[in-house]
Amino acid sequence: MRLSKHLADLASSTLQSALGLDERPDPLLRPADPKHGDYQLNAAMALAKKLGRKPRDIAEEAATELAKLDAIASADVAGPGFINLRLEEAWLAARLTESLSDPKLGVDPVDQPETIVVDFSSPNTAKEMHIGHIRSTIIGYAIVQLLREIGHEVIGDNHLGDWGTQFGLLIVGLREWGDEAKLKEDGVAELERIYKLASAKKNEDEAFADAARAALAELQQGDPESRALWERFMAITREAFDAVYARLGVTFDEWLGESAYQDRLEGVVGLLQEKGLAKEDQGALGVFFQDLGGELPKSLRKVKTPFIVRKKDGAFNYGTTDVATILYRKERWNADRSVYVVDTRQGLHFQQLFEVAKRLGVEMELTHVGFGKILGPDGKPLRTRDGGVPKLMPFLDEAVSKARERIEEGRESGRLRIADEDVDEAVKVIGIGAVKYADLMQNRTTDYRFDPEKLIEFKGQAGPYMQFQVARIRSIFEKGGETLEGFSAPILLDHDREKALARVLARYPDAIHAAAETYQPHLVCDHVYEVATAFSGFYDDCPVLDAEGDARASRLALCALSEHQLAHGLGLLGIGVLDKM
RNA sequence: GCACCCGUAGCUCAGCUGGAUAGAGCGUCGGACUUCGAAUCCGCAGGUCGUAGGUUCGAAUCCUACCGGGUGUGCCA
Repeated sequence: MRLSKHLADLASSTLQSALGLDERPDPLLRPADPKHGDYQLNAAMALAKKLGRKPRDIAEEAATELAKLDAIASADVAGPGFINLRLEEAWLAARLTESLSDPKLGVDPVDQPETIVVDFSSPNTAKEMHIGHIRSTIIGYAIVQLLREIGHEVIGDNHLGDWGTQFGLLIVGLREWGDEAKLKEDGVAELERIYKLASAKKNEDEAFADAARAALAELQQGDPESRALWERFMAITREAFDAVYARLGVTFDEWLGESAYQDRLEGVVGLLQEKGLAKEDQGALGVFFQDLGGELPKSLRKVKTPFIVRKKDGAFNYGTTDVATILYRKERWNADRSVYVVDTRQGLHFQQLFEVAKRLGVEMELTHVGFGKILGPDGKPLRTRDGGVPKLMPFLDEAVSKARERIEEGRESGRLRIADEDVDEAVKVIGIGAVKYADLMQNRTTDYRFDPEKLIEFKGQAGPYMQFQVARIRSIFEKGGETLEGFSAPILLDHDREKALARVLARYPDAIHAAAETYQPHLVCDHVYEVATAFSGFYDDCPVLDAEGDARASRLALCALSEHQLAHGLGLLGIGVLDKM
């Protein structure tokens, strides 16, 4: 049960009947400062003007009725007309006890499930994945799982950049510099080497550039030899990608790269022309928004940049593919939504794309979920010593090896209880988990500062803190000879720490829904952190195994629910947990 | 030039569908291990919410202008 939704519904109908209104008012339910209560209702101030009455009088009348509800222990009026609600603890405890035996932990499905395509990760092929791809991959995967968790039909799609100009360059480059031995040994590195050489030569050698364009044209026309080369490039990169995804524990439902839409591009361009959306200019065909008339978002009214769908050399570019992709998603899945987890720097492109889709009459909610760059501790974009963008795999290797150092230190000093045979797994779960948590906990669509040293400090709001609480809980159950899985007992709230923990636990369904609906995984990070903190406080002051009878069972139940929310919540973020650490 | 994003504690950041005395982590300082795991817990200190106006019973949150930073801006993705 979503507590906030449930209470808002209750409050709304109570307000309606208490005040004799025609419609159900928005109760303006907000979480309150604990000093005042659990929730506050601010509707009285808003309704005062409409009803021509004093806000305090309205509040008094409503409060009297609200206090009669089972869920409400007290409803008091304060200040100009705030209604402070305090939850009935027995009621709250009963709801938590229910959620303990619910496999979904109280996360109810949305009323209207949708089919949603989440477009994420999407690296360019024939290149190694670099640091810039980690955010889309991690954030995107979390969003897929969150949307699925609240009941939507979700298709996670890796929209690979597997088509385009770079393949013409690679084909001619391969003829000139290709080294078969290196290609077999470390294919992606060799492809990158060739690409860099070719890319540089293109700018100085017109004949070479022409040859690359010709090679691309041949590939696009289905020339078997070019096609075979392209397939080889794909196989080589796919292997490297799979290694990264395995490491991150990320999977996809579809791998529909740009190449999958090639035979539809001609048609897309034709459609755009037919609808009068695209026109020719300087040899290229594009959508010029200012010329279209009708309402436009502000950012497209003044920015003159057209949305190019066919270049002057006749080739299509990524915008064309993106339009084709939207049409395909409608056609194949009748998708209600497409979500693009892509760098904020592509914001203009998506605004244009969405406007084109709208003008084509596509009924689909299109959202660009942007995110910023990863900066180093100095506030500048992360760079390698030679100024390049760091590769993803070595970056993960480094994080994991730092985690290993810390874990070995911890084991030597006796703070950590990881058996020899479990060290490798623990290092992976903790190291990768720390990287993911650090990334996901940020909300901002702007850049975020990443300090590898701090990452692995393992204190405060960081992945390992959450994992540690899970290990503590599991160890209580082990020591007490109890089974965590399926454990159930009535929850009783007596100690202040128990009450505080219970209030946090009650918010889990709200947190999951809010995170999914607003594409903000950091809300799950926040919740999981609050559970961990509240649990840790409870753990310090409330003995579990030494308690007796119902109190012991209740405390075990609080432990179990905390563990479930931590493990499950982290799982939605793609972060694992351990039995011992 | 135009468009988008950002400016909150020493540092990194939450909070922004408007609600009461603006919160965390790190860092500083001080407490707590004979008791279920101290990678933990408890406490102190720390703020002109970039600036100036406006709307409102009420503004970090909405609007306007300005200052400062970032990003994008015709055939890369």
